Amino acid sequence: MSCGSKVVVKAGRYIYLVAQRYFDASRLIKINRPSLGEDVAPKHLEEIRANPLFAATNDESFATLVRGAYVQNFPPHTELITEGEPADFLHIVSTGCVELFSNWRDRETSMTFLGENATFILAATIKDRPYLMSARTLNKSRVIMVPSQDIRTVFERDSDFAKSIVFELASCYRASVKSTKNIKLRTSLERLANYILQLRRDQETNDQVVLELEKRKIASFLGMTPENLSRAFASLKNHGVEVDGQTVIIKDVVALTAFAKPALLIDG
Amino acid sequence: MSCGSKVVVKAGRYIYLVAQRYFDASRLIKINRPSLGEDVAPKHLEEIRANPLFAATNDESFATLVRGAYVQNFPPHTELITEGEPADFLHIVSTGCVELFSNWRDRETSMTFLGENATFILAATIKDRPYLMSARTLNKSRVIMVPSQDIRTVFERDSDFAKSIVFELASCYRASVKSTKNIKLRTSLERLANYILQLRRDQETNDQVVLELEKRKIASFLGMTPENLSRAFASLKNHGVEVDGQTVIIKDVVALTAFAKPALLIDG
DNA sequence: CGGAGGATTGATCAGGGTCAATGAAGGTGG
DNA sequence: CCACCTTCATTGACCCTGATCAATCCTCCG
Repeated sequence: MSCGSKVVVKAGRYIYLVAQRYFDASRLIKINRPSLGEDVAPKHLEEIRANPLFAATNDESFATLVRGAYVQNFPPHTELITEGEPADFLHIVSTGCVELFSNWRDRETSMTFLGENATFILAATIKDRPYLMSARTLNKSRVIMVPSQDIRTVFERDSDFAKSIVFELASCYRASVKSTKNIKLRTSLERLANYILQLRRDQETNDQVVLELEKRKIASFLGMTPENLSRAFASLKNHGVEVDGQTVIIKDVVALTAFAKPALLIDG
Repeated sequence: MSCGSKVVVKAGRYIYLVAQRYFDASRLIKINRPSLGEDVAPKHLEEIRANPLFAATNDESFATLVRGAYVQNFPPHTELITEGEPADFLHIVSTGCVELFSNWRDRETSMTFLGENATFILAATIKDRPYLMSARTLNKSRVIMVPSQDIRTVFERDSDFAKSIVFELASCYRASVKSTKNIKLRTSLERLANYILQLRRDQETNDQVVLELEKRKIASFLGMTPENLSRAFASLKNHGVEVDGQTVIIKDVVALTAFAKPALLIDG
């Protein structure tokens, strides 16, 4: 939900870049390609190894997985994948922040935001079906890409890896169900109130939280327009919330919680 | 989505029963409990074996899975599980139709409808976490229950079963994502139009489909009130649709499709 | 300094919810 | 066998949430 666990202080206000597709082969870093020099590869290997998804795999499986893998840095606002394309690679966010979103006709909606160590497109990889969502970077991000075929191969012969995969997939599914419940059972004002409480929990703060995303992204994620989000923030004054730019001051946690009525089975 | 692939013609119009929890031990049939006589167990075993989830498992794994499993018949409108409870059993719909739904405060929404061979609560079983959704029967239904612990045990030592599980889970996840997209990107009228087209596809009919569910269930599933559903049906007259009770007559598929604009990545 | 994009605010409108009344269909009990 | 009851479906009147359109302001950046 939140984009990384740390509060990101940006240099400018936001970063404005035209979305672009990546196809610059020179920026691709094949993990164990010798020509890149010995120092690059081990660093990346360690980085990938540290990801929870690979923590339990044995060395042989890990070797198979990274044999065809890539690590790549992307600038902000770069479209990584487009819904409907074949799922050739499992993607893992190494650093940075990635938005998953979807389009239909001329409409677009934010589905979720991914921070460090999050995987995406796992289900498409498993089923060998097209992506259901598109992905773009929000910040400068480093992304690991593992060929889908290698995922499927190792899955069959390494039950620890299989366990990691199925656990990750179950988590994604549950997150999606929670999201659906959130949208169908709550009004936009209630969603916003709970969103603020969630940020408060994630940021481990008491009386103030920082909105790390553009408000329009938050609005889209919560299923409302930017205008409506502005007005919703204003309405929350009645429930102990005040907003100053990117900062939300919670003046009365009890009142906000009483209004939001957070539920473990939606927000947990 | 649709409740079984066949069109179910009901004797009465609907079945009205007060929802009840099951705890009548005498109705539980332990699969290979000898005291029940030899003829029951093999029948059930065969039935379970036929389920796609177990089709690829070897005999030893299968034996482990059914050792602690139950098969039980439930009357209509029986609440099988309640959200928040611990996930002790994986449930599989053998025959009949089960609704998954959720509550928050005094509101309730239908999440999905399950027909034959569908599993539910798989993710909770895997993660050993509480159910996110409640389940109730809509028709008279037979449900297979496999202890969660056995699922996890067999998962680790039978990679074919693991593959079935992960495939099923990926399917559920993708269905949930599609559902979220449907709700966030479409108006209620558009959702209804696409729902009708989906029924048409499932029922393999040309110019008329049967609504197998109560309209209020359909309304809740589509995220609208029963009143609004009535009016939505009326509005669809402008797009070549007419309704007569449980029957929907599609007078102009081209017009309906043009309005609904079905998308593979939502409805496929 | 000017341009671009986001945030906010106001005015207006439409989609959809709520409340209430009526109708239709099936089950129930006398 | 028929009157009645229950529940869902439909329709009308009304209201509220949230979307749309437009204008303004702000910040950042070239």
